[in-house]
Parts: sequence; structure tokens; C-alpha cells
Amino acid sequence: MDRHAQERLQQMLEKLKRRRFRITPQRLAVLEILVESDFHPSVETIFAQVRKRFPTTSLATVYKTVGLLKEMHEVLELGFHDAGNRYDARKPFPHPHVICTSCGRIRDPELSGLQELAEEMGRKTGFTIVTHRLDFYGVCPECREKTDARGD
Amino acid sequence: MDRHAQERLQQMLEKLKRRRFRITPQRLAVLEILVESDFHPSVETIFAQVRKRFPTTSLATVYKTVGLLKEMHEVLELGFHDAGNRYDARKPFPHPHVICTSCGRIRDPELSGLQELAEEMGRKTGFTIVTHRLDFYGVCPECREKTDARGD
DNA sequence: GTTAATGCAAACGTTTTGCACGGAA
DNA sequence: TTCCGTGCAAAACGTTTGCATTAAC
Repeated sequence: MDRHAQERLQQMLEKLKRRRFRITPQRLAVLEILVESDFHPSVETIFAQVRKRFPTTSLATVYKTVGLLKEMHEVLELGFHDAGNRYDARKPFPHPHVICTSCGRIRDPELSGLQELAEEMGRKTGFTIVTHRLDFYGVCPECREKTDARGD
Repeated sequence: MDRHAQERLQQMLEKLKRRRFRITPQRLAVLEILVESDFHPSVETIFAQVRKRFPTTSLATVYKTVGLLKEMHEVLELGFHDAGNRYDARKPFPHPHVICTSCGRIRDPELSGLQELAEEMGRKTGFTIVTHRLDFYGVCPECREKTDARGD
């Protein structure tokens, strides 16, 4: 586990304890998998990983823990209407994503100036902007190579 | 119906005819409601409107027509994992949206430079960027006023 | 007359819920 | 000992599908 993952894990554990939520083995496993993943796992992915350590774990438990973290703003939910949602506990605040439509991989690109854009939107529309979401969709280098090789 | 709505309607009708799809009364009604709406209607909203003219219309028919238009790139689908999808047939290409989390209203703000941003993302990540989506979430002026009046 | 669209109901995939049991504090 | 979390199954939700009937062309 890298340094950032450890920090995030501690932050989340402390927040849970402060609010008198219990640290169960299943819950801890979900947290650990979340902070270790830099590929924005889905609930199904988390579920499969947790099952390796605790084979009786149910999907509902994973959903409940992830939902709790979302409520506490300790995880960023990337909702998709046509697929399972994905979660980012390493950077639990709005930031842009690049999504491969072929393999489903999600990356965090470097990009600044979005906050300023949000403020500009607020001025122009009169809305009080609270959050935002920016996703780019395309094909990652790996998938493009495979596609090229097949001659599609 | 404003000029843009009429243009869009004609474009869609011609495209349908060219591909030998049939122009049924229900289908025409869906198209008309889509091009007249600048509030990004949901399927349920379209359905309710179509029902006023053709009371036997089914939800499935609306879904099928909207799906057909989506395939033909004549409508932009804004998918939401926690609510019904919304549709934009007036500007059927990626553009930013401002969404009121209180009343669900969706507006099209002026904003340029996103295409350039997409190209920058492509360069930085190696992805072939095909499309994107940018949503700002906040509270619209009308809802803020109501909230202020109630003292929430 | 052909063939595609409609309308109904059943199926779908993901997420949420209700509830009895088990375990963290 | 308390009562929150778990795990199961059922429900919920928007959406899609299969199929017989209807209607556009």
C-alpha cells in the first residue's frame, strides 16, 4: 500500500470512529480495496476482492459501506446509467476522468482551471454551482493497438 | 415552434425517410416534442406529452423512437444513474450543461474551448478522445429564492 | 401486400430495502 | 449488554425485449 493509500485509509477510519460507526472486518476490507485501487473500481469489483478475504460477504454490505462513505464525502461516485457505478476514494472530490469505451479503464488526467470554469458558469447562469463532472470518452492506447492489430 | 425547432424537425424527418424508417403519428409527436423542448425532457415527460395527442401510446414506443434517434446521432442523451435520462434534440452534440439539483432543470450555458480541452486530454493521455460530457450541478436562481424565502 | 412500428407484459441489471441474526464496542 | 452491521431475499427503478397485432408504405 502506498503512502497516499495509507493516509486516506487512516482519514476514513478516524472519520468513521468519530461518528461512532463500527469498524467491521468487511468494512475494513472495503476501505482497503478502495484506497489501494487507482482504477476506479465498481461495486462488483470491490465485492469480488472482499470475497477473497471474507467469502460470506454480501453485495448489500458493499453497497451499504460505499453508500456510507459517499454520504461522508470520503469517496467520489462516478455514476453511469448504462453500467455499474465506479468509485474513487483516493481523490474524493470532483476531477476530470478519461474513460476507455473499449476496456472500461478510467484514468485521472492532469487538468487545471476547472474550478475557474465552474465560477464562470455561476456568473453567467446565475446558478450557485456546487459541484461538477467532466468525463472524456475515447480509446486508450492499449485498446487502440489491439484494434489496429486485428485490422478493425 | 421556433425556426431552429422546425429546421431540426425537417432534418430528422429527412434522415428517417432516407433510411426507410416510417413516420408514424406517434413518432412524429415524439420528434415534435423533442425539438420544441429547450428543457431537456425525460422519456416520462415526452411520454406524457405524446399521450395528450395519442392516448394509446406506450412507453416502449417512446423509448424505441428516442433510441433510434440516439443511434442516428440526432439526439444527445444525458444519462443519469439515479434518475431518468434526459434528451436534447436541439443540440445533438456534446456541450456543457448546468443542472439544478433542486428542480431538475437543465440549461445550456455559453462555453467555448471544450474541444481544445479534449484535444489536450488526448495528447496528455494517449487516448483517442471521441466525445465528452461536462455537467455543472448547483441551484438555479428561482430555487435559491424559494429556499431563501423559507429560511432553509 | 410487405414489412416495420406499436402496445402490452415480462425480463433485465443495478441498486435499495426489510428483517432476523450475529458480532463490535 | 447494547444496538449497529451483516446477509439473505425481495422489491424498486428505469430501461429493454419478445411477440402478436396494427398500420405505413
